[in-house]
Amino acid sequence: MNERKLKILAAVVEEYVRTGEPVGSKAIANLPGIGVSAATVRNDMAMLEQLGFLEQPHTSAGRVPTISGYRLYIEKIMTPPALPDSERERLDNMLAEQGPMTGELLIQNATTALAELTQCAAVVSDFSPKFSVISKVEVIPAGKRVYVVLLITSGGAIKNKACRLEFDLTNEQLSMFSDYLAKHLEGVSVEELSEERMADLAAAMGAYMMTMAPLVQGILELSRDLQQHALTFSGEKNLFSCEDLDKMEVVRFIEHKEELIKLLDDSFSGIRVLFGEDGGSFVIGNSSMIVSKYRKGGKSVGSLGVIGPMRLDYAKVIPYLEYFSQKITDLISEEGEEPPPEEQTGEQGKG
Amino acid sequence: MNERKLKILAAVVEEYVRTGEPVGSKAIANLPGIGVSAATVRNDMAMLEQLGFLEQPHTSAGRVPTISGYRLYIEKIMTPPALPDSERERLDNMLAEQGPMTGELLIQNATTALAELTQCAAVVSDFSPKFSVISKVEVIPAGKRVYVVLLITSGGAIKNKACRLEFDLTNEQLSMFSDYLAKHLEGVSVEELSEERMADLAAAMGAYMMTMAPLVQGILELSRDLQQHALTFSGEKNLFSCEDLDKMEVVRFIEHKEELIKLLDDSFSGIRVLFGEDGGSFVIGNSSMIVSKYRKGGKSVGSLGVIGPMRLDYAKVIPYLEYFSQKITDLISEEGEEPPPEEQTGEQGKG
DNA sequence: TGTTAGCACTCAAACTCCCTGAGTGCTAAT
DNA sequence: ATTAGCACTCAGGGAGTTTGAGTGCTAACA
Repeated sequence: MNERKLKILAAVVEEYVRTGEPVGSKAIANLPGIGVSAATVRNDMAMLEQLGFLEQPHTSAGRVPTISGYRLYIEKIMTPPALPDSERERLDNMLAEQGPMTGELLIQNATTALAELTQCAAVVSDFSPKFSVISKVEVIPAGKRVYVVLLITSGGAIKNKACRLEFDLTNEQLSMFSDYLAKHLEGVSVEELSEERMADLAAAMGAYMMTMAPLVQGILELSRDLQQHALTFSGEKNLFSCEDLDKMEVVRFIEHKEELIKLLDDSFSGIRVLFGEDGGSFVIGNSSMIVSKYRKGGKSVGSLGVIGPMRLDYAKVIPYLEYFSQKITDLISEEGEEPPPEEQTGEQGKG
Repeated sequence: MNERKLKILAAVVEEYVRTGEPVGSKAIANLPGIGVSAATVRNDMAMLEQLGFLEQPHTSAGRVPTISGYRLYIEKIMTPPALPDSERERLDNMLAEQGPMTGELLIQNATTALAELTQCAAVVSDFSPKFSVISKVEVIPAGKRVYVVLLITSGGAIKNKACRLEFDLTNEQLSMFSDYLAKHLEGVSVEELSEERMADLAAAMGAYMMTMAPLVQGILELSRDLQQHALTFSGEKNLFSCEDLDKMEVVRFIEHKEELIKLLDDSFSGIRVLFGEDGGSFVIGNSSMIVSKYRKGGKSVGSLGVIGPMRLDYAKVIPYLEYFSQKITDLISEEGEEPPPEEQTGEQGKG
């Protein structure tokens, strides 16, 4: 496996990514920086094929990289260029668009920007809420026998839910219960808000608690919500405009995004590249996904991914991904110092 | 335009919907209930073509209905069968799935059920929130200089937003401001919560108000949210599995759903059928959309639509749509009597 | 020993040509 | 007014042919 063979493999990958057509020996030989004849290239390509890095769609066609070929290229050969300062600035602007760089909006913007820049689909999985603590619990009367429970976390997430009780509460009951909840839940980490814990809490209050059951249930549901990994998606359309991907597979994939969670949740550091055929659960033929992590307080609390054709300009995409994950890490940590600021909106209704 | 010609037009539409192939004179003549020869059918079809109700893809092919042909068929010829009781029961179950039939969930279920039953995409536009009144405004401290404003409407919608102030409020200030808001906003209809009204409110409080500006701004944003028509979509995938529709057009459409709002918002009664080529803003070739309204207190407060290929079994779909819009009308009015009950969840966060 | 020119070979894709059959419009008979 | 008959049209499909990019192999060369 000499220098030249690697160079030829790289050339095949890059040409194939560029044109989408199988690459022939002549095309490679003509490339600057190769400097050997087509015949020599042919010999090397035959060897690269034997090693499993290239393949031919049919006998009289050029070569195409295999998954191993892409892997070798990505891990050992390619050297992604550093982002120029002008580009960094541009990216920062994309993140900051329409508001301060915080929370939901930050993630939303990052996803959109990634999709836009790479012309692929982008996905961000945010599981930071489950690492935050309850900073406020409140019960608010909202009509006859209807009460809204409100949960605010140190991360700035706000969730609410309306619950219906059997009776109306007196002001005294309400404030007593509210205080009780505050005392026992504020400061508790979202992760610890389990079914058992809430059951204990209820038990401690005794029979009186029975009437409050729907509220306790509501809080439990809210915390379950918080513990779920929020997925933000953008640029699905790019998958459809992509010739290499089967439209039906893309539809299937989009309808089952949740399955991505286990892939995104996987812990690793740096950048990881997965191929559609690989992972079992992520199955769009000829596709690949590049994943990176962002952190808060040293802990990995979310992932960003770019999903596109396997025939992707990795050297261009990876720096973007790295920059964004670093940037998000910086932004959310910086805020972490201050108390939870931030805007947000909850929705809901019964007509 | 005699009886027989109408019968033949109906036969062409139905056969075409069934098979997707242009329909020839012989096929029609063989159909039960026609009872004339192929030659006669040919003469009639030639006339129907002259009138613009049928067309030929090419000289030696059968006939296909034009948009006018579909229109005539839908409006004058077809008689949709009434839903049998067993079917009504089945639909009711689909609506009731996983919970009481109220609010968001009701609409969510209706959309899913419609998409499922018709194998098309379904969309529901809900603009009822803007016709409800504010039943509760609350300001809740949520961290250093951070306050959450919470808005609850008579319709059961709950919205919240975190705002950052320049200073922390004393308890006294907080309750004073809270009371002031409650006094002036509770009972006000969402529709009336305009920029000017809020400005007046602020002005009345005087200079002291300056510090509260972000909170007032927050309330304004929440009310704007409420005034927007919520769109619920389901069954996009069915559009992709549909041979007649261009995948790229479908993608474009899905990415610009909001444009549907103006079509859905249009006021009319009963059922309306639009064709993709028609409306200008709704442009998937060979597609059609069937729209119906639901009401509350006699006022139209939302629309349901089914979007599919033009080659659609209208006689089957329309009864479903009618039933669902009636059912939703019944359910939300019935609850309307009672005070706003109901569950719901708001989301939000900054990482 | 590694590189190169030359040559015979392969094979997908594109093109042509032809046939088939469903469907038509027109005309003349009923 | 309806029908049978007939000549005509034309998309779609299959078979055969051509084209050209690309290959592997071999023999000559440095």
